[in-house]
Amino acid sequence: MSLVGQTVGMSAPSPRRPGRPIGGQLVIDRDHVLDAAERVIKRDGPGASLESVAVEAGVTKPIVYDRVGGRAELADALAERLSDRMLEATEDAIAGETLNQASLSRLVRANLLAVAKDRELFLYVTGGNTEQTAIGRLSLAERSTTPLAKTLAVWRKSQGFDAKVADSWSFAIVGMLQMISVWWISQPERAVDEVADQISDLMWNGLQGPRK
Amino acid sequence: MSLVGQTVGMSAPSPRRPGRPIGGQLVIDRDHVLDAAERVIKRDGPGASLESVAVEAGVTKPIVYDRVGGRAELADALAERLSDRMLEATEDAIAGETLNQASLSRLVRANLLAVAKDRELFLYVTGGNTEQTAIGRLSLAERSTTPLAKTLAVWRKSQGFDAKVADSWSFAIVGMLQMISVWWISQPERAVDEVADQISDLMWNGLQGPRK
DNA sequence: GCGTAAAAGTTACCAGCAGTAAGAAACCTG
DNA sequence: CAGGTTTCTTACTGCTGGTAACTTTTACGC
Repeated sequence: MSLVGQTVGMSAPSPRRPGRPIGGQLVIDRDHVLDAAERVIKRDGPGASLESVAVEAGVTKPIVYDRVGGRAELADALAERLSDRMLEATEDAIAGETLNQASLSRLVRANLLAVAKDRELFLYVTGGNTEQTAIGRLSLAERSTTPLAKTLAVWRKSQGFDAKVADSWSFAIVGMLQMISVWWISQPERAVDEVADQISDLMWNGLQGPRK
Repeated sequence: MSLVGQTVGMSAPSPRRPGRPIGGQLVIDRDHVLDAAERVIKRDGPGASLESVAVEAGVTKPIVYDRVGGRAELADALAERLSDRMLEATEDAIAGETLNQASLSRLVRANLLAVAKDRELFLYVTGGNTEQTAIGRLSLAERSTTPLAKTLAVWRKSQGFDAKVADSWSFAIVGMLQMISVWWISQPERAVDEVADQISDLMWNGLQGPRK
């Protein structure tokens, strides 16, 4: 007549019984799971397992599969989140203003700081997951390059330059920023402003095309 | 009195019995295993397992561990191979000549072609293996940036420019090349010469620093 | 109201993989 | 020639991604 395992009012993390829950549906939606995934990645680093994500979300694996999908889809969703966040941060940095070296430097700086803020997530997302590799990394990059290419094309035209380079240059710039980010976060002694200035130098002078 | 399992003269891939082989030692050294790993990656794409590498090499897993180590060490060793190969290819492209836009374009072109040649291996190496991520990718990049930074510093000094930027710019350039590579190999319709010209444009004008 | 189908969970399982311990055969040394 | 050392293979553990099977609640038809 013991009540062990009954877990009536217990505060255990997942005291749920099998079967459809009382009330129709759990209050755990896609964003809930993604939030949990971010916390786990921040805690355990990249290589966090789906199982720990499920536990952190207070749920079991099949729910994770139902809400967001498998490992690849999870990476995709997190990539989307991160790139949106970074896009917002960098947009704020050059809001309204015309394109010049100072605004470029602020953009690079904002990028670096945004990466530092979501360090582990950035590494998880850009690190690839040993499958889908090329596609995944590209689709992540594309989310950044697409608006960048548009801006770049407009600006180049407004300056009387050839705008055909917008596509390839956008990928080049995103690659540059990604590599600089992973390099910078691994050596915290380097001042962010110095790096931002140096990189914006390289970019600004490159963007203006042939001096002749 | 059956001889099944005896495998005297059979051509089965691994008809070896347990125990020390007759003759003292197997003729399978580190390079043998790494060659096999490259073949498997080329065939199965990134995400190839250690087990398949062992099978391809005609041995068992513990031999792989003895010759090259675990997954991380394998990735390291392959990264070393690939970056050496690419360094050689790009060095040939600008051999002896002074640094100018044409030689830069050839360098980018050689880089792209080298990546295309070892497509799967490149993706395996740069894709990270969900652990060691940051360190691994950085050490791979460093193998390219170190000589690049040196060249860059010398050249900038010779032109009367500030050489302090050499470190950060080297990583930026390597990142640019990596991203452009993965982008380019995913859309084979784009002509390699066009991309090389565009990227070398961006680089060359950037490298020369402020025009004022 | 009641029985049955659908919905929405959990448990239990499978397959594959990294990494390692234990066992087996050949060589070596006194 | 006997015991120890070397050098393999086999067999195992632990973990993870993914899925099938089972369980409970709700919804609906009559």
